Amino acid sequence: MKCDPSARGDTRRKILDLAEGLFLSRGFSALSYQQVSKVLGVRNAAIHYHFPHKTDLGVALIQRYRRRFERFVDSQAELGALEQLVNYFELSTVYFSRDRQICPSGVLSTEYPALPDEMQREALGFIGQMRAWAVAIADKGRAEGCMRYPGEPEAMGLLMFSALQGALQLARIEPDMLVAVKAQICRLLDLPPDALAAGGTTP
Amino acid sequence: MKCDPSARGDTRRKILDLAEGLFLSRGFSALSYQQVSKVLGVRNAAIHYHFPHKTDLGVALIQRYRRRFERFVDSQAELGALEQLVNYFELSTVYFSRDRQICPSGVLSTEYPALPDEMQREALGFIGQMRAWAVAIADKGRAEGCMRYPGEPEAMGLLMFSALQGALQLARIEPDMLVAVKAQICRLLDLPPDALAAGGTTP
DNA sequence: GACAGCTTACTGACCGGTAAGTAGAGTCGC
DNA sequence: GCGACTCTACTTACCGGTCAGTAAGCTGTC
Repeated sequence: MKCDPSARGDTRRKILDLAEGLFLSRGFSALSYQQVSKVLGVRNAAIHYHFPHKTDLGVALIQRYRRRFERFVDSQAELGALEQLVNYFELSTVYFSRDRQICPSGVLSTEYPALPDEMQREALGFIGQMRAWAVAIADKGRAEGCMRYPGEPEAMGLLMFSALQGALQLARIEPDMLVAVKAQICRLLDLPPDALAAGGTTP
Repeated sequence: MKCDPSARGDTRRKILDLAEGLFLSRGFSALSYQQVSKVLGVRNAAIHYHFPHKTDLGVALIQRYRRRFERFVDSQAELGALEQLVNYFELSTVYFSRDRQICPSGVLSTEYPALPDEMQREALGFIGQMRAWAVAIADKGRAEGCMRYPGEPEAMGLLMFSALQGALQLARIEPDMLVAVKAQICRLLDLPPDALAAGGTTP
């Protein structure tokens, strides 16, 4: 019927974009093919054409995050620890400003036991990536001498990761949570509270 | 049929107990009347007798948490800040040990946009209680001189709240997350890492 | 006989998923 | 240049299962 060449291969991306929004605001179990197809103006079966099973859609979603995140981390490699921290913080601000979405790792870990096996595997890999990055920032920060904190970089990275994930979720209900937690992390890293004034590149 | 007098009024509680477990491990949207009724050995309609709408079940669940939590906080009033922190930590350990459940505030904030209005209202109140308690611990800890940290007690309390919520979720995937984050919070509060050796009373 | 506490039996909506058909663009031999 | 064929990207029309929810009937207790 409509095989508009300008839109060729576009539907798949549109499905992913739309599903991503629903995923981050309502979760995977609460996401249905109908919600996507209705907004997109196609039939339910059209989604099934691109993603035969709901699991396929979920896996594609996480894999896209992983690729995107990998590129993002690569693009940050040359930056200093402080700038990387700024961009880390900026990441969660972007999510929050988009209709109070939360970070994918938050949705994935919360729904983890209800997810199909293949999605669990991908989630494991994705969260491993995020964890590694957070730890790397704490590590680099200490090496560069711009961050001062007790304990190992490992522990400090995990704390920042956990705190940001939790704060982003709780900010839906307590809007001051995100800024408060970010500011406190800065204090605990012995940074000046206004060290985060500059913006950064986010995926 | 079976109106066993010893079980009178027991079904309602059993429903709540079972629903609570499913709620904490799989979330509210992924929780169905069938799952509860099947395990409980009753018909679907029996659940509807006690909780006409799913929203009623959800609200009852949160209200029970609130009552329970209030009693818990009251019972802690006389304790020192350090003991209260121990019990706070113990709370999340108990959740984790019960089949990797997460804390109610984590489920509620993650699913928040998909929840019915009445549940959102209750969630707001519940998370307000938890927030207040976390801040109170940080406050008391500084007043007693047993905790040393930069910034206001408000900010430190919110950080602990966020970090524990996030860590509990992430521990499903990265099992070392919970202990690592707890230990790091202790270091950041300038406590000895083994300050948490003692157990405490948890609800 | 009134009531609590269920049951059986049902409803309509929605869920993910499938099979068969089709429009249109591209490709092929001739 | 043209018909035949193939492929992509859908559509229509279903499927059985599950969802929350309801109405009416039954049973044991007071």
